[in-house]
Amino acid sequence: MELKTTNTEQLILETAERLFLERGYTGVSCTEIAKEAGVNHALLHYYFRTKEKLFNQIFEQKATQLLEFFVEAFDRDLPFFEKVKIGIEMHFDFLVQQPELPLFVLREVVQNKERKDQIIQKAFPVGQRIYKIITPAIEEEVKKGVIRPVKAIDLLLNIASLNVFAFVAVQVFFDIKSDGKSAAIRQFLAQRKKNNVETIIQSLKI
Amino acid sequence: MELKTTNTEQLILETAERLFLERGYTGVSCTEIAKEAGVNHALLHYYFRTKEKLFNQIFEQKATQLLEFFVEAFDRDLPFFEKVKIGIEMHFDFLVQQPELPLFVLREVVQNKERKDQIIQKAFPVGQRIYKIITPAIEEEVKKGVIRPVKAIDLLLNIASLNVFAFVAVQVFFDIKSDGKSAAIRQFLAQRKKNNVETIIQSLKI
DNA sequence: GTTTAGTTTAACAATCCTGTCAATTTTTCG
DNA sequence: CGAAAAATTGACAGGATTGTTAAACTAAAC
Repeated sequence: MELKTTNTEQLILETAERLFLERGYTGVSCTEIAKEAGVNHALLHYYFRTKEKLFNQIFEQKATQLLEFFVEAFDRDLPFFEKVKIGIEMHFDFLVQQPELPLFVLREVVQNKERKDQIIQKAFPVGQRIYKIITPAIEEEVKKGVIRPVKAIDLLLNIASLNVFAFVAVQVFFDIKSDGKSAAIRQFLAQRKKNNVETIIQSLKI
Repeated sequence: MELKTTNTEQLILETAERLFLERGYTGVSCTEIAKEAGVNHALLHYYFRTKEKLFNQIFEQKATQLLEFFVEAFDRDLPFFEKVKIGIEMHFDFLVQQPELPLFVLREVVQNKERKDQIIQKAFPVGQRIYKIITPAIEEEVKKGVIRPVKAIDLLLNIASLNVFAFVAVQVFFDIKSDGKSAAIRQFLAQRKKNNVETIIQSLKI
């Protein structure tokens, strides 16, 4: 049992992932994936049967990552403001690793009803978990008079809005492909990260 | 010179707009647009020459709308907090009329380098105009000690983030096509609008 | 009523798309 | 080694795609 350094199936998967994240399902053809990966395009069907199945495998994984991580970020036993601060920062840092991810998922969800249903089904339990973490924490702080009353869903959407939009803006204003990790991008993101924490914390204070 | 109630060119344009907004450039074929509009697909090429030209006409208009309106919303001679409140609300209400617009523009900008350059070129003067409106207003309030010091770009991005993401969320969580103006959607949006104003105002206070 | 300009149509190219399959090469393993 | 299994290939089918064009239709203008 040798460990192949070049596993064809994996190679196709990685190439497809890169192209799909960049241009979406309808923006990429099977032929192009095969060409880019340097393999015969029949192989793509040999391993994944259809373009749809290949795409779904990638989409499923990415959508799950995106949702799961949002819970993970806030699932820590910390003082309230710390929990919020660390949560925002963790979520932000996660997106730094995968800047195209949010727009990729959103694009496909809006374009395709089945995928929308798929993600809503997944989002529901995730939403409940995070709700159960955040709601009592908010209530407690409100009772203590430390923060103004705020709905959990509003707070979470605010955080998601600010963090996600930072990466959408990066993709619009910078050439993320060539610039990659340029100083300008890093500086912009650092500023947004700091701003997002401050904005959310400030907005909670009475 | 009679005013035709059914102008074919206009009909194609409107149909194309609806489909492109929904599924993007690569998600719609010329044949489909023609079929949906109930005209021969050659007409589409007769009037617009190519799919690209037809699309660009729509994209250009939509992208301009999206940017211009953001300035308009804040270009009012009002007390600072009023200016911010009214600006957020106007921008939000504009998006209510065209909920698919932000994701449409973002999708195409990310997928296509030329369109990205196109929008950046357009965004630059718009950005400058709005910058000149907001920056002195902020400085004045900071000097008065009414708000904490904040960068104009941060404030504007915060507003855009919260407002735009509300409509992205709507598209993910609701079936905007069939539900249209359902009570659930209206309620969700009303809550987000209120939240966005509050969040921004609160985050500015010292 | 014939010309003229603007519309509309059907048919056609050329290309690209997804997916299949039988034949061939490579790998695995008894 | 040699048979069985797995991986890879090229050719091809059946459609769909964008785009062109010549001919037919329509309605206004002279």
